[in-house]
Amino acid sequence: MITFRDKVYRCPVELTIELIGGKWKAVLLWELSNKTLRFNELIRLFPNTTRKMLAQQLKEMERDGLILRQEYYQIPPKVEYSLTAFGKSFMPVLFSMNQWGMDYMAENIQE
Amino acid sequence: MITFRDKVYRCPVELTIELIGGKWKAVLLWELSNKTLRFNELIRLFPNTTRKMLAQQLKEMERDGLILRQEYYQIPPKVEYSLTAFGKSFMPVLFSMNQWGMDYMAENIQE
DNA sequence: CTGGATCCTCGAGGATACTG
DNA sequence: CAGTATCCTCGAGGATCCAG
Repeated sequence: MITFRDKVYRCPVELTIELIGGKWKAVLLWELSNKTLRFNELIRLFPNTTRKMLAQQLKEMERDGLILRQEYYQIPPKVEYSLTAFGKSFMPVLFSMNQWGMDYMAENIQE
Repeated sequence: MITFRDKVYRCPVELTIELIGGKWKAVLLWELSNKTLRFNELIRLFPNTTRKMLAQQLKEMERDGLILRQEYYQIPPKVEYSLTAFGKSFMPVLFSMNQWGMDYMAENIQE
């Protein structure tokens, strides 16, 4: 049992799930893994989600120190999203999650 | 874009999150990582959840091939849950998620 | 272009009681 | 002991419109 920010966790895994388990967060990290993207580019990458949801999840991930939001004060506005050093530190985990997901599909392709 | 079981995934990570992203799934895997547990033992380990939810998540994980449900036909009933080989193959990922969660806490302990 | 504000849906998750 | 059956809550996620 660990207490962190007034919340009790059974193990650090629970916290990790909370940080990256949101509906689009892991995939957002995936898309940002090797590039910087603007808000509208992300919108186009996720045609099945809404601006609100994307903005919300990006905001949470920024608050949690996973991504960096860089705003250019110009007209028209321009905002770029990229990974922080800590966000990048999640990449190995993400890659192993990716590999495991691929293994799962490979093993269950015939069903 | 990958289609698997009539659902479209952006990347295998999305599938992985679906398989282990449920509220208790990752922690269930964690608890079962090195031991076999009976239903009531799991109930006692999760005082903040209900039989229904635990049974539901266990059922899904059994369906997804992550855990093994072994029923002993006796009175009183006895059911043991353990990890399948495929469930065990997720352990390295889980450990890295655990380590990363610990790192996160360590870096943010002063806030 | 990058969001915020508002209102709404819907299903994950919970409370409680019952059963083989 | 190991669950189901029912009913219900509540908030994540969505639709839509507005704003700097």
